Amino acid sequence: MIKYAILGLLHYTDMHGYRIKEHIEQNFGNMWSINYGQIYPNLKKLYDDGLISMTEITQNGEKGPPRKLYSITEKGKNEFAGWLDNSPEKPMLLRDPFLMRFVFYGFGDMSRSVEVIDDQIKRYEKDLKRRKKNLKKRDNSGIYVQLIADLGVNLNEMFLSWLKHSKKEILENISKNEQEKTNPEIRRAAG
Amino acid sequence: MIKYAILGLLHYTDMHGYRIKEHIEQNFGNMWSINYGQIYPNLKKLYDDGLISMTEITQNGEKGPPRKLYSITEKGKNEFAGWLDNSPEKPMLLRDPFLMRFVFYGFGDMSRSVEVIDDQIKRYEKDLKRRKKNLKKRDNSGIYVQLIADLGVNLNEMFLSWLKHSKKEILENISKNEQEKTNPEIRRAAG
DNA sequence: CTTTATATATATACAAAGTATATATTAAAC
DNA sequence: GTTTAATATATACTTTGTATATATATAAAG
Repeated sequence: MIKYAILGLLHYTDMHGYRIKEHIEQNFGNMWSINYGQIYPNLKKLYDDGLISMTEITQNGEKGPPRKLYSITEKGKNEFAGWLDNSPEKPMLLRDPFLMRFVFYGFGDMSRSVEVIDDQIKRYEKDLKRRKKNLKKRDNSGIYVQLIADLGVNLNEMFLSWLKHSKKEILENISKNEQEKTNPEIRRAAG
Repeated sequence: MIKYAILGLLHYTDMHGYRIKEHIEQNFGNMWSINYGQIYPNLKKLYDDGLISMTEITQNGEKGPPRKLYSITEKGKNEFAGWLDNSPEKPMLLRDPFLMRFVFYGFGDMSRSVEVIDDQIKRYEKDLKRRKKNLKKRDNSGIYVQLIADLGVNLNEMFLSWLKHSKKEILENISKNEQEKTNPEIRRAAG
């Protein structure tokens, strides 16, 4: 998959590994996590397979050590076009270490779960602001890139309102339990 | 992560690998992909580390070969509790081979992208029906499991309306382009 | 009553994704 | 001139995910 992300980005302009990582973070940051440990081995493999070509640039006027500038080859463009045209099989996955825990919070301390939910609300409120600001910057991007940015905002908004709703429900549940503890006859009546 | 998913499930009841896979698919199906190739090596490691114990059951009255029934140990419960209590660091990732392509559809045939979007709409309309049906079944589950099921429905609904909106935008874009081809003066005037 | 299909169950080899860390160059700050 | 920060590449390692091989017991087909 990362292979195709790299080939896709090289359609826009020639790039070196360091720059590719920045672009992937910008464009697919909320879809795929990315690391140099994935970039460089992939670039090497793509080069060995003849899907990209490389020029070493020793003096670039800018900061830092020499760069390896990669371009997509005709073979690379064909391979990418083939991938783009076929139908994606696998469904989406919402991978989140917070949600993985959430399922099991019933086994732990409920008030601790409210703390973690508050942290998440703070995080995604901050993220949402950033995303909305970026939306305006993308006016000159293509329609697909803009729509993906919209999706990011929609996802963020949906998740935030779900977090807030969940917090409310959990707090109600906690206070209901407390009440039952102090007035046991209520529980007996309800059960 | 799968390690903790397994430990978490074993809190409910003792299980063998085959059954664990079913439960993970049910409970985290839209969060994590799961395979026997992940289950069995993880069970082996958890057993070697003393976090779970095992009993071989040769005759169970039911279909199939002997089972290895696993239980969580005290050590396992402690390890799980520690994990559950700490704050999740990494943000959510929406991993989707369709969305990965979507970003680049500008490089391909736009009407092909509409076809793929239609396939996605069909898929997620079917999924949404199934999810809404399952919501009712979960009334006796704990509050956290119910809230996660709600999130699944919300995500599905949000994604579907985004898909439909995207399709509309793309079709408008296509017809605008067609018009410009047949009446070139419009483009000149607009540009 | 034997073959075949199906659901159950485990295991392992392999590929792709993700983490951690080492190394080196240059511009700017102190 | 020495430290700091940004730039840049590389590799070892772990976790996640795919593919496939193997085997048992029951139900169905012939």
